[in-house]
Amino acid sequence: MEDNNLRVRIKKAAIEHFNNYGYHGTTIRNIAREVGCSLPMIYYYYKSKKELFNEIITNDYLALLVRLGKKIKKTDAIGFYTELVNNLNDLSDPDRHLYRLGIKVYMSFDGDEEHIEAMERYEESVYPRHAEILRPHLRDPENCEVIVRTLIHLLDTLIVEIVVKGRTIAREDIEDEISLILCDHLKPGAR
Amino acid sequence: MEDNNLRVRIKKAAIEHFNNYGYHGTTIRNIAREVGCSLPMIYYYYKSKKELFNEIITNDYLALLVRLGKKIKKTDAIGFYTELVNNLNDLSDPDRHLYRLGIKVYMSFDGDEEHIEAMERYEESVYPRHAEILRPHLRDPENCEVIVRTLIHLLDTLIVEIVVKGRTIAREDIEDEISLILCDHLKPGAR
DNA sequence: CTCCATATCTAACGTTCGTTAGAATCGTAT
DNA sequence: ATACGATTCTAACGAACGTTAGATATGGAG
Repeated sequence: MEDNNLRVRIKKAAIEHFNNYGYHGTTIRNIAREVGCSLPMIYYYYKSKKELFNEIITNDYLALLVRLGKKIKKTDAIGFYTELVNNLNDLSDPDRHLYRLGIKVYMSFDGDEEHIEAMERYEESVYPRHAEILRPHLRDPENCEVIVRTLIHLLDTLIVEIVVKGRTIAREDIEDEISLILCDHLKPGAR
Repeated sequence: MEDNNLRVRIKKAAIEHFNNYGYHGTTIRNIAREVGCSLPMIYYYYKSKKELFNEIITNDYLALLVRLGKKIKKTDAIGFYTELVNNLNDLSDPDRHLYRLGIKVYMSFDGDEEHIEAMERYEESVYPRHAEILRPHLRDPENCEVIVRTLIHLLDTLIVEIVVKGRTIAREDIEDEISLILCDHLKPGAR
């Protein structure tokens, strides 16, 4: 991607530190020590600590979400959501830590108001997107809303379990839980 | 509880600041300013910043969890879990912020290794407890495990939604989501 | 070889942090 | 009234922080 090696290495180390110690617990000196460069090099590539953090959240994190969304091949509903969650089991450590940092900011556990606003705009797009995916497969459109809502809530916890707590959840277990919610409400054709 | 007024007020302010800005983002000076006392008063009542944080997490947070657990009157399974979540809607702000801080530490977003260990010991007790509550009500003990697991996962997100993000979820919506998981698997007698 | 932009460094600035020393105040028992 | 423990204060310490000034190294273009 970037030919500029040091700039990338600084960001990688910064993600690691922001994720582990939070914004205020992370120091430019520690990042520099980890990268093996001197302290002002970080200011050579990034205007400030805050800008470094901003770029990670508003560029890299959102790019990661898009990248992960593209990887899923759409089949039936249960298979789709199982794969969506199961793919997270195989996330590389850097990607997982970036994801974790994003969730931390999304939950307003770190970062500023500006980040939270960007996150909330993203979150508002979640329910309509899943409702659109699911509605064609549902037998009874009446209780569509509660099914979509419950599914999103279940997905959220599974994602937190894998990405935040670093657990691995077996593919069958993921499928079992998603099936428990969806199974009885899907059209006969769609599984 | 405590007749010692200032000590309590310091802790209240500390919970607020630790919750809002994280451990490293919180300064003893800001706590003192909020309480309206001088800076060394905090060291008069607490050995250090770390001890203040420790006491909040290992005493107050766990005490809050116990206190919330006791408030629920046990009826049928769905009613029980609906009330467990719905009660959080009415949490006072100080309690909610303490709860939020606890979740933050539980997710290793703040605090040290020692806290995480205490949290994990607590978490190990969660599944068996709910399995014991639910098993008598379940029609088919075969899929007991996946039902309990899925329910816990759903509860987790609902709790995060209310406590961490500060939303309010209508009682009927909570009941709908819990019913979606449990309804078809309960014994005919139990609702 | 010289020039110049890029990349990197050492050293320091001013600020804020957690923490403490030591003095002042207050209430109460003698 | 006075002596004393509990409570509160002002002032400061050393360390670490984010950030910057200014010097040095590097490497290709003329």
